[in-house]
Amino acid sequence: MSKDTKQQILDAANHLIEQEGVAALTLESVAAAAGVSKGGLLYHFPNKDALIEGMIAHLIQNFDERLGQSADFADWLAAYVRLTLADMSLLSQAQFSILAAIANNPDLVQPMADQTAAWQKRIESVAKDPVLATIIRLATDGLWYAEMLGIRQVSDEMKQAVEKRLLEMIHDSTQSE
Amino acid sequence: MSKDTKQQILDAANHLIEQEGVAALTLESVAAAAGVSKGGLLYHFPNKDALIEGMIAHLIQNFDERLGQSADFADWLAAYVRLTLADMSLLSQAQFSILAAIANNPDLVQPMADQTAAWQKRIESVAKDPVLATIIRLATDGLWYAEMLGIRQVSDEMKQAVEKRLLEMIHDSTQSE
DNA sequence: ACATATAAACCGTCCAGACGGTACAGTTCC
DNA sequence: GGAACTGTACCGTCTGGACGGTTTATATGT
Repeated sequence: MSKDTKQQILDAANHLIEQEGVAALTLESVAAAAGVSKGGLLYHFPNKDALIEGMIAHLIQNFDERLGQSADFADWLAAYVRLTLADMSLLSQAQFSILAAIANNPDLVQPMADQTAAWQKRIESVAKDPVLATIIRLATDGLWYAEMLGIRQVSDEMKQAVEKRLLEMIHDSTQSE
Repeated sequence: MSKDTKQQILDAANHLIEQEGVAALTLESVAAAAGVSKGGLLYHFPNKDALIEGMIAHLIQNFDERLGQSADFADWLAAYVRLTLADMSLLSQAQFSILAAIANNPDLVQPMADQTAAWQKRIESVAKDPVLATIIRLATDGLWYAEMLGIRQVSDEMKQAVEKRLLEMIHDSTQSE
């Protein structure tokens, strides 16, 4: 029961932000959306920061899990691109946790910053062309961030074309020149 | 005085967010930071949304002004890359207005979304290789967004290498193939 | 089999503080 | 004389969090 409830709360919180903005993320509204009392919510997350911390931890864990640990760098980077762009449109919209963190306590983005730094470190130490690989990652993230911030800028067709091209670039950059 | 005061208020608001996070952006604290009374602040911006609207308008105007209107697409895109990456590290940190918008009223990012869409439209209608040009813009934005969100991920050296490479990519992509 | 004990899971209410915004009478500067 | 403020006092609302109480599952002793 506990595990489910916690998950339910995290999901509810994300949906709330997606639909009504981060300003709507109050303990009471989250509790209501999750079908739990405020007291019950605070039982699982002793305060608001803890809730947001949980949201971000869940986001990172979920993504990293699905990303896997392909030994082959090209495979890994390709998975990164695909997953990020897929997350955007359909799957578990846990991305909004970042917004909650920013709005409430900037320190809470640290885990995300650490994770990003770790990915970047891998890129810089393994890629044949670290600069290009970084650019590929940044472009992917750029699209993801914009979407998260509500800045829809690119048509779906262009999005797909960008994804396709990024994957080609990965392929090219790992061929011998 | 009016023009100066307004500018002072906008600057103060941005500095506040940068240093203490968007949660610290209250009318009273902005007024105090700008050396103005709360009444004085509300004289210029009748409510908080208007203040944030002003911040974003200023950000866009400032950037677009400095971007110029180079007829040559390659020059224009290069200027975009340089300006965005320069803005990040030193100049008028007006970027934080986006955070304020997100935290208070998502509708307020609309002007920024419109502006971005306009840039994207230019890219898609003018560039010889629209997909690559879009990728270049997205990578630039990706770095900018991350920095804004407090996700510092790339060393200064890598940042410079990325900028250099992006400019080369622009050059290559506008050469005949 | 059954009472007892105990901790986890959860409910509902209350409150102090903060915030956005109003009102308005005065003041300074062009 | 009006635009550009200052300063103070105030209101209504919302929110995070504290707290005391209640149900439910689980374990234990007999």
